[in-house]
Amino acid sequence: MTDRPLSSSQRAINELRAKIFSGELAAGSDHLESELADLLAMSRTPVREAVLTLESQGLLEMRPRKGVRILPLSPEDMGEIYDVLTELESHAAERAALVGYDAGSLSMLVKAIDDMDTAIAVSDLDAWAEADDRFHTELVRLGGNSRVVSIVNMMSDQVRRARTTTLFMRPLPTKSNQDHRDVYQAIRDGDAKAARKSHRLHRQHAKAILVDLLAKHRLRFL
Amino acid sequence: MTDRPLSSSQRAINELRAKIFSGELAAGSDHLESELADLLAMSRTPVREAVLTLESQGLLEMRPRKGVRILPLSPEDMGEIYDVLTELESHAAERAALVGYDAGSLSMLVKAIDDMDTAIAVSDLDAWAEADDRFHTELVRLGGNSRVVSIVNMMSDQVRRARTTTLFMRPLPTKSNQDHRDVYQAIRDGDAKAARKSHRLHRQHAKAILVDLLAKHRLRFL
DNA sequence: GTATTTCTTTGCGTATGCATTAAATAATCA
DNA sequence: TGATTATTTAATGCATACGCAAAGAAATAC
Repeated sequence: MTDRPLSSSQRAINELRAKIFSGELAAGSDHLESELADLLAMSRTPVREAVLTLESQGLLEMRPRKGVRILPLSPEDMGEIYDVLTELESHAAERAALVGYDAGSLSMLVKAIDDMDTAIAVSDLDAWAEADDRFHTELVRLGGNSRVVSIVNMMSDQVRRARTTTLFMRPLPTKSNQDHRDVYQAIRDGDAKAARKSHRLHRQHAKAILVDLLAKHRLRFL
Repeated sequence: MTDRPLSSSQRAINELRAKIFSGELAAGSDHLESELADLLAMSRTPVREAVLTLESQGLLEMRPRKGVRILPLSPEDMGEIYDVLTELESHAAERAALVGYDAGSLSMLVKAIDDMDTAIAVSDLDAWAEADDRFHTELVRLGGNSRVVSIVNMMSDQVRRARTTTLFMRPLPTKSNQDHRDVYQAIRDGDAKAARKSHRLHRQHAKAILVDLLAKHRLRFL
């Protein structure tokens, strides 16, 4: 009922994003504007607008006469992204701790942690990844800095496509949830220093694992 | 000679940015696409593309049928931006220290610091601001994370317009350059921990001064 | 056989026009 | 009079058209 028809440019953004994440538009591939327009059954205009937006979000690149290139991610890129996430999320954790949220306001965090436990128990990696996303998104939201929220969302997006690949290459992230609990408790206790530090370590650890994994499998691009 | 004619969209981006920074397009003001198109003597198409780009950079906002709104910055916005800058720049400082640059590679930092000294000596605030920009830009570049570079650039842009106002409201930033020297020395000495900490304090201090200033002058929007 | 020039193709940047739809205004009714 | 609905207005979203410039193909010269 509240369904606005949704503009073509918006649809183009959504659908292109989806196709990039699903791999239908593979990393490194080039596509002409007219090709994408045909694909989405619309004219070049809204496609161009969508492409411009997605370019500013780092998902693709416009190269005149070469086509729109879906940006591949090198291990170095992953490192960069994880470093940004580390800094901004741990800042958010610190801030969240300072706010002094009551238990109720932190229930989404608890829920996400519980869901991760459950997912790990039944070895459902997709469910785990989804809950993990939720935890990090909520953490950043609790931090209360809207710019941090949107930057982190952008960076997470970039990593998302790669995770589809890497998620199944590594053992169950059983240890990871202890980190999440630590962060949660520090926030609940209002211990900003600890929240910051815990989350920082958590992200640095995750980065190390990932970089290691990419090296081991000799993955140069995702 | 290497002057490519520069596309209209690119020109639109540059000129709109310039007009926003100069105040010709004032914060909080609304402008129709067609109005901007007339202003720049081009059609709506490239203007729309430019506006889309600038929107993604947080300088303005498209509100269908209300016009393009140049985003004003509240003190809370400034706080958010400074926090992001604090985190990412101090990360860059840490990384720069870890790289182990030789004195030659750090000469731009030294130059910027010297220029700030000179500017302060002759009370040239514009020159000081320009050199300060240079210092921070170079610092972040030395950090070696391209994403940090572009995010910091975006955030600095948002602050730039406000600085035109605030710069002249406060006393000469004589103390600030000692901070810069501390950061520089830590990087030169390869002391990552110190570099990070120094720069963090520097930015937090700057934020405090600014927020204070805005409160004192009861500036709700810039 | 290679290098250089000319020709052809084609993708993009921009302008333009039209349909849509949100806002503003007028009109109608309780 | 105040509220509600119809009407008008006009800015946007999108499609389309066109010219330019770049990449590639063909042709010519060497």
